[in-house]
Amino acid sequence: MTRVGGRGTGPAAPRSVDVARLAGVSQKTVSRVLNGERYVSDEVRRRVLEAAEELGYRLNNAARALASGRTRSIGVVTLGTALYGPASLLIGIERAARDAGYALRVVNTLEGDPGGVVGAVESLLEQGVDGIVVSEPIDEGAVSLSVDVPVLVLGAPAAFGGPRVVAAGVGAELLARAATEHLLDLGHVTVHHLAGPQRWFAARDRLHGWRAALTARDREQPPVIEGDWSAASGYAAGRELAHDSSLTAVFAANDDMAIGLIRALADAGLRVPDDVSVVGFDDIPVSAYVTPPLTTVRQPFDAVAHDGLRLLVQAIEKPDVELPPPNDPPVELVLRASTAPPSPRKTGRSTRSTASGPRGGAHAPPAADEASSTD
Amino acid sequence: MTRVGGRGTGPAAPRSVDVARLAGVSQKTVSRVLNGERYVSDEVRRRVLEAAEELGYRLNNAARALASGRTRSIGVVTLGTALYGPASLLIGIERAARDAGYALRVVNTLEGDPGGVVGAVESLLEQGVDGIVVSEPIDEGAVSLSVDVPVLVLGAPAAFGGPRVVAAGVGAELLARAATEHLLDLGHVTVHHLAGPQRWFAARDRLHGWRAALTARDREQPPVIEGDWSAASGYAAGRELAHDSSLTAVFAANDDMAIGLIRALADAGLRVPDDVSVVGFDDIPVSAYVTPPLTTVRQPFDAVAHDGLRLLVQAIEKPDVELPPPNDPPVELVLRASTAPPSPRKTGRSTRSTASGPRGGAHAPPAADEASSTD
DNA sequence: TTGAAAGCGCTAACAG
DNA sequence: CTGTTAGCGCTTTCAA
Repeated sequence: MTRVGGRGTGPAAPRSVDVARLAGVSQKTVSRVLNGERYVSDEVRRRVLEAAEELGYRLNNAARALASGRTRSIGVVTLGTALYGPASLLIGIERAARDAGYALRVVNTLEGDPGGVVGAVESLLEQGVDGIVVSEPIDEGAVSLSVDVPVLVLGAPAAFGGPRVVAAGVGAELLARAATEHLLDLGHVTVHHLAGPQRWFAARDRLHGWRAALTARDREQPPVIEGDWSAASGYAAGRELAHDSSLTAVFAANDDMAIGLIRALADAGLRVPDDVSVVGFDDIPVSAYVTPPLTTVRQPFDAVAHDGLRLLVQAIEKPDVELPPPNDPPVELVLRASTAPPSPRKTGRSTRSTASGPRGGAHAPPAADEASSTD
Repeated sequence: MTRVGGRGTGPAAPRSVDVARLAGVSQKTVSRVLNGERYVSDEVRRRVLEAAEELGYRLNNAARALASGRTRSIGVVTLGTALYGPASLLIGIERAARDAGYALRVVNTLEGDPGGVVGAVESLLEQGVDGIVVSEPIDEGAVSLSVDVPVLVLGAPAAFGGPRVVAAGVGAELLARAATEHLLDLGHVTVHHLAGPQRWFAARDRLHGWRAALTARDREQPPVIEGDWSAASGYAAGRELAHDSSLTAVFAANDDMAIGLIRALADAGLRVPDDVSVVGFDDIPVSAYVTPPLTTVRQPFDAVAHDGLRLLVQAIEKPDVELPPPNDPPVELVLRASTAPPSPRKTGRSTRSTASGPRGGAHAPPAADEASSTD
């Protein structure tokens, strides 16, 4: 039986003076010990800690914040969605914040809410935070964040203006480029793109990466189809694309859409990867187990969150020191069975090829994932 | 160009006295206006609001909390995982909390962390919260939460002891029962269960629901296989189950495992739903688009979060009023193509049945979801 | 309907 | 190494 707290419901919570009295020292000394300051004899430190333990003393954060002007907490503005990307980022941010000694305050912006980020930031400021993370925002027009605390924008470089705004990409553009290049390397003449909603910076980054890959090799850019991240929108896109006789390879901006897309292609009689190769984005947990297992790129959410928070914390604690440039996150392409070289007759859907791709086709054991790191 | 904040970096933030001075009233009156108290003339209210606006005044929450003893924020203890369930619940909680006028503090417990919940609660208490939500915890042995604030435990009825602990189920047991009954109704003699990790209360609820359904109809209970929620573990389970000649129907404790399971069955030459029917749990967004589209039960996360928070807020604000019993969330079974009556020869996997299930087999258009509400 | 005074529990300076 | 003295910016009495 583990117990939390020590005191019952009755008596008032002990304060630091109570601890001081019990330990036979001044209140200030208690404060010193609890804040890990130097210049406290081991003997005194021990006594204070003991007294605090005995009383079940718990620091009052409100008082501390009021007196010091610092709250030791960081606010996060994120989208209220269970999408794998944003959710994973939030987890990474929480972890990194806690490691750095900061608590987390979270506010979700509802998509479509006008002035969403601005309102959310405003509310965080009122709650009291030392810094703010804006995670993978969507475009709301030019927004300037003239706030007193540093702001880290994750996944939307240059989305916000402001004196203390620091942006960190998530490397999505590089990843998208790698995904596209993978398809080109397999021999596809060009690659279609099933994009995310273009109000999201995250979606634009991927579009740009795709475009960059094609441009670099002088390939034609097929018209882009825009989805809304959902498998349903991927399915709808797949129904359209199935009519396109030039279609041999698609880069989808996330795995959910890729899965919907593949299903639509299958329903239209096109086989993946025999007729069409598909690459997803995110490496969601099920992607290795759908049919066929999905080739995708993994986003390094933890690394991004960790690096980003390091910047933010430095901006909070050492405002004068120049911020180091964020390091580019690694590109990790996860090769599975949804991609293969184009079939011999490029428009050869009429004769369904019976030979599988080089990696064994759709039924390669999921365990056989290869991951190729490109930097 | 929207601007947040008004003041630059230089001058100190305006305080309520500044507003009072500008409006020509006392500080207390400013406080009254800002807290929406009565007994303020409209004229004065207007002047105060105007002055606040002009100065770009922002309430100082730390000072308010210190003086009032209330923080107007709620702490959430959740698992650091991007699993669909916990992530969706968190979103629901955030929304409900905000609607009720509370901010959110979030702490993740890392699975395997000893004393995870206790430590997390401790840290929230230190940060200052008026109430705590423990969301879908895992079993850590008997834990008593003797804290001064009310605690809402979501998805683990009776998991924690304590004076002000209120528990609210998420209805998982009923849902699991409905899922199992659906398979029995189709004519399956019994139903196997691919369970979640039994340290999770959420997993146990589903197990109990499955068991209850079988017991009620006097059916044999096949041995339970335990996964870890991941599609990978579902795949592993599927390899085992494929050898079981009595297998005709499986209820998986979440969709991810169901998807891995289906893939393993397919790899073993078993067809879903022709040879084996599979029901998942959660209705994750891709479940309608995998092959075959997954029959599953949807968890009413929003309703659960909303109802739970209503209880918590009441416990915070009116500690003396008796709490109303939580209402049972609705059961929503989403019928897709992964379930069908058992094939005529129950052990008839040798002759792969060529006829599809009654709803058109694997290729039913995803749009054709039927949802059946069972209460 | 409004105002004046007195803290909330801590940290920041400055002494010793 | 330790203690003293002031506040931090609000809300809470209580009085007008």
